[in-house]
Amino acid sequence: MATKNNGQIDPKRRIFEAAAALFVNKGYSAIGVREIAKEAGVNIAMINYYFGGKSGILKDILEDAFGKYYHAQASAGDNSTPPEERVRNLVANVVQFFRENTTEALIFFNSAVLDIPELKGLKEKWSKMYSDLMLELFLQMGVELKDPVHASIYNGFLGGMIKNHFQYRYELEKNKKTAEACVEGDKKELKHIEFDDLFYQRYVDLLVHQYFHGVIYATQKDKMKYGPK
Amino acid sequence: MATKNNGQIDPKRRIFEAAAALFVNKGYSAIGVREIAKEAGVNIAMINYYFGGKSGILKDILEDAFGKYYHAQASAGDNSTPPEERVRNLVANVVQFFRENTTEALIFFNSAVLDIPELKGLKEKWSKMYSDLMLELFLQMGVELKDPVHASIYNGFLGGMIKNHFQYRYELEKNKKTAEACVEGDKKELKHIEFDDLFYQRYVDLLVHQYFHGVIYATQKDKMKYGPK
DNA sequence: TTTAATTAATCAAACGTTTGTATTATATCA
DNA sequence: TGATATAATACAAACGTTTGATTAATTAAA
Repeated sequence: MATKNNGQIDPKRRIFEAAAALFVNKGYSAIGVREIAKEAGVNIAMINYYFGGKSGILKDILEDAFGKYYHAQASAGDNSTPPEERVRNLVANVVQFFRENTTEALIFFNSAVLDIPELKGLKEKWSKMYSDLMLELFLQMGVELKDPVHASIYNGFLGGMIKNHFQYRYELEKNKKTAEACVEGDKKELKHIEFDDLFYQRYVDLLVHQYFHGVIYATQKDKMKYGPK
Repeated sequence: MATKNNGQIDPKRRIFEAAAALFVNKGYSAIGVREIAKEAGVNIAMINYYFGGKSGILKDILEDAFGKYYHAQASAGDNSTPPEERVRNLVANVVQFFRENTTEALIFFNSAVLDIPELKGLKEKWSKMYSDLMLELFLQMGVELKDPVHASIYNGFLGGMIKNHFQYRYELEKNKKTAEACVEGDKKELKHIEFDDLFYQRYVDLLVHQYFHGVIYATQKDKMKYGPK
């Protein structure tokens, strides 16, 4: 499925993408099914037909996003990979994931902090999978993630930082788009940033240093001052 | 105002606090005025009477939160303060701000990523104030925040990390509360974390090292590899 | 000091609109 | 002809807001 039909991609895909674009901008609860249907160019009834309801779209978006996000982190290496190389793979993979799935990723991170009853079960499963992965990874760096202070800082640390950038970038490009829709005279203030491969090469480099070096340095200092374990 | 009256705090304050508690849990758009009024123990009409509408409550919450957040950062020192000391003050102040205003702070950070038309003007003002402050602060550390790569990483970096922890803590304590409401036999799995002064002393220490040391190290490495400016 | 006028606070009820979903009917294609 | 896909419409529930009446508190005039 999801292929062309009558010169258009299939309706299910159109609903998915229209909903994602709206959710990421205003949030799940602020968007109505009529708005989604209009944007996707389908009848309202199609949403319940394909997704079983409004929340079905969100579920699909989030399951897709988490699957990719988890894979990006799990495939960064294993215990036989040197820690610094593993961290570099990790950062590079997560950045890649965000570049390829910006909308879904932002929805995922922004929905994670909300209490949405229909998602309770899924969220618990994701949380478990994620913390198992992190525990194992940090152990290799010599960081005891079961220490509440370390856990409080490093749980979601990397993803949070990268998410921050892509949210910032999303906002930037949204404003640029609305500004371009105005009269041309107002364009002069718009500094154009090229978010290309070169940009992300430097970005990943900087982040790896900030992350890996910072973790090693900070946790060692902590051990020296407050004693081991 | 906001004092005791008939043994209860005044209705405006009750609405404010009830709304904040609901907003932080499910998000602004998912909460209705009836739910707020019920939780606050007032009549629905009181919301429009005191706040001019549902969005008026959110505005008040956010303006209050930003004011305190900005002050926490602006009062960390000036150009005559040694950088490392200034960073320590900054981290300590922001952590203090979050400890004293957890609910408002989380609402502020979570609402910042949403397009809420009524808030457009306010958000632009806040963004300007914040970036002026950061530009000046990073300059003292030798970091050129106008470089898009540096800006992409360090804009909202510190606040994002700390927000992450308090969101994590909020989630933890929410789940604990609901678990305690269950039968006693299920309590055994609940590891109790004391988020006291000692905890945050270590937390601030670790964050300062992660932050300050990481920034200096990463930006220097970046300059060496990709050249200055 | 009592009475009258004014303001502030609260309430139940209803406003018109929009919400997500369900039903039913009609095309489209095998 | 039977299954799949699309559409128009209906529906109860919930939405944010407004209304007009009522009470309590305050101020002004007598």
